[in-house]
This record gives sequence, C-alpha cells and structure tokens, in this order.
Amino acid sequence: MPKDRAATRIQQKNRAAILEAALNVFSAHGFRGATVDQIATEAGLSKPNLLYYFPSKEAIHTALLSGLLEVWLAPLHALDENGDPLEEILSYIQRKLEMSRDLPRESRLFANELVQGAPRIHEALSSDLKKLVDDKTAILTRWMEHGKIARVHPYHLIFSIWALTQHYADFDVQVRAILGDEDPFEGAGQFVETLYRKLLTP
Amino acid sequence: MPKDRAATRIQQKNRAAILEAALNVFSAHGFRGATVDQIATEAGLSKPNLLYYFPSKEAIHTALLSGLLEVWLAPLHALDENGDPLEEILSYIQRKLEMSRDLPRESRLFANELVQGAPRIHEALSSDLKKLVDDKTAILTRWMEHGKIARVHPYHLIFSIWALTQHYADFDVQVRAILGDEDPFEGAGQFVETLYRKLLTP
DNA sequence: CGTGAGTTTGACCAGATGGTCAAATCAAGA
DNA sequence: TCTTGATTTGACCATCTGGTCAAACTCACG
Repeated sequence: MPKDRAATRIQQKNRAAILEAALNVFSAHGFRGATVDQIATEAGLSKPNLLYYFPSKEAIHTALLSGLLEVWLAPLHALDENGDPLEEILSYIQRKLEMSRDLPRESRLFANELVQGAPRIHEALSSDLKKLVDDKTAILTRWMEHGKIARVHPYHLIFSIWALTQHYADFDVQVRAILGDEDPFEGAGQFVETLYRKLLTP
Repeated sequence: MPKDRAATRIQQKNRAAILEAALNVFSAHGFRGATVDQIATEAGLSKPNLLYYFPSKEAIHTALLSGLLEVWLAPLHALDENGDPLEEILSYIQRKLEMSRDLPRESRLFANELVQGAPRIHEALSSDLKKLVDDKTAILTRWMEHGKIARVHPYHLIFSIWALTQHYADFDVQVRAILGDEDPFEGAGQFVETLYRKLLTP
C-alpha cells in the first residue's frame, strides 16, 4: 500500500493518470459499464498495479465524483449578490456553457450518475447541493423583490440553466447529428444569452 | 422458437411483460448495468424462458428503443404549420413536459443511451431524427420570416425545449432533492410557458 | 554499493452473467 | 382422449470481471 504521508513523484503521477483515465472510461460507459482493466490500460498500468493505488473500482469513482463536485459547482458559488443582477446571471450561464464545452466528460460523468438515480451521490445532492442552491435562490428572490430582474420561479430558473447548458455536453451526439458541421457552442451561446435576457429583463 | 405469424395470446402477454420489465431495468441501470436475470424475474419468467421470446439482451434493448422512438417523437410530428405559431410551439412544449411526467422511464432510457454516445441508435439520429427536425425547423423559420414569432436559432430552440422538458425526467432525483415536497411539474409548466412566451413573442 | 521501502506483475480465484440445450410440461385442435 | 407443436425449465457452459497475493523488481538514500 502506498504510504499516506508524503506522496512520491511516482504516486502523484500514477494517481493522476488513473483519475484521468477513469474520467474517460466512466463518463463514456457509466459505472457498471466501465471495467477496471480498461481504466488500467488507458492509464498505462496493469490492473493489480492500479489496485495498488486505489482499493477498488468504487473508490476510484468516489474519488472522481467528490473531487469534481467542487469544480462543477464553482460557477454557481461565484454568483455575487453585489454584482449587477442580470450580468451576474448571464455570466453564470456563459461559464456553465463553457464548462460543457471544455469539460464534457465531467458533465457526462454526473449525467450518468444522475440518470440512474444518483446512488452514489444522493447524499451530497440533498445536503451540499441543496444548501448552495437555497442560498443562491435566496439572492435571486431578493433581486426579484427589488425589481432588478423579472419574477420567475427561482428554482426552475436554476434548473433551466443547468438543463440548457449541460444538454450540449450530455447529448453531444444528438446535437451534432442534427447540426452537422456547425459548431454547437457558437449558436448556443447567442441563443441562451437572448433567451435569458428576454426572460429576466423586468 | 415462437412462430412468427399469428402470435398466440401467451406470446403477446409475455412479450409485453418482457418489454415492460426491460423498460424498468434498462432505464434504471443502463444497458450494461441491466441483467437478463433481473429483467426475467421482473417479467415473471425464468431466464431461459425470456430468451425463448427474444434471442438476446441486445435484441430486447433494440426492440424497446425502436418501438419507443416513434412515441417519443410524436409530439414534434404533430407540430402543424397551419396552426397558430406560438400556440403550436407552446402546446408542443406542454406535451413534452407531460411526457417527462408520465413516461420518465422512456426518457431515461434514451438519456442513458445518448449520454454514452448512442452506440445503438446513432444511425436513427442522423437519419430519421435529423430529417424530422429539419422539416420542423423549416416551419419555424418560415414563421420567423413572416414575423409570427421572434427570430431565434431554430435548432437551438428545439434543443432548448428538449433540454428543459426532459431534464425533469432524466434528473428527477436532483430536482426532487432540491425542491423537497413541492411538485416539480406544477412550477415547471408555468415556468416554461412564461419563458417561451417571452422568448418568442415577436 | 547495499538495503529496505516502495512499486509492479503474472498467476490465480470466486462470483456474476449472457447464453445453450435437452428434457419436461402444457394447451388446443382432431 | 390423444397428438403435436408451443412453452417452460433445471442444469450447464464459457467468458468476463473485480479483486488477491506472493514474488520480483526498482529506486532513493545511507
């Protein structure tokens, strides 16, 4: 077993390689569809060697998910009550859209998990995520009460932003099958900007 | 092997039971995560008995998907160039939302498939689906040119409708973790109605 | 250079899983 | 009732897969 304290260069390199490979494989095939062998091969390790760094397939998955949740929610965290309301929301949306473009594997990892009932992160959803969303919808509600943005259901506003932006990562194949060569994200950026401006302008 | 022609009552009943059970299991666990035994048990059959009606796990999955694609696209099919533009679109949206509420398993079945790159329905996407969407976006574009609805990117308009409505079925756990007891679909119906009215009113 | 901790691997195991098959059972028409 | 085709099943198989282990190898450092 690798020592806990003072990870060696090798440990750092291999752990990183494993997580990177696991992100590829889990996001493409889901937890059950991914095999340890596949992850090991993609990470350039043998299976027993991989299991020297992580005690189980489950442990890799958990490590990935919990590490990523933070990154994933960062843009919402950044929503600032003291900024200009509409611009804050629009820039949150653009940041989410960029994440769909730049981190599609991460998006699909969560999508896989959620579609199947989130067996492994259900708790994080109803604690951390709920708390964050409650905080931010409170800000949205205050903005609405002060007439800074139009009144809409704040939770569904958030859901709609998630749905719209993550769609481009999660259902990438479908989008590309329909759009052909056209870059999805060009049009998407414009579209969501228009949409939320019209929706939220008081 | 069951005879092709003249399906007996037993055949009809068992085939239906298998597809029903398979819908449960595939939508909850994905293709790889589902086991033939599980489907058989849920259908009230033994595994060999199930494989008497369908030659393989893959065959069940294919049968399900192709049977469902039609149902799934019916609302879009119904979009009528001769109706009132805004009302046509809004009722399409409401119908999609009802499908998310009433057929969440179907939605998740497709979601599972799409998130993992649609290995089994990729062709249907770039042929049937693309053709249908091309047809309907042509209608949308004509409506826009005649000033009946606001000008937006028609493909992204469709994507946004899919994303918004299916979100409530596909990411049901997340939605419920955040909303608590509140019924998601009440608020959602109102929200999307407002959203698309504001977006599309010229 | 020697040594002990850290790293890697071939061989292996147990359980799960998709699928097969011959034999048994059932159901409906003659 | 008897026969024949449809239906059902217990036993079985090959493969895959997560995980183990002891032995081998490598590397940093005294």
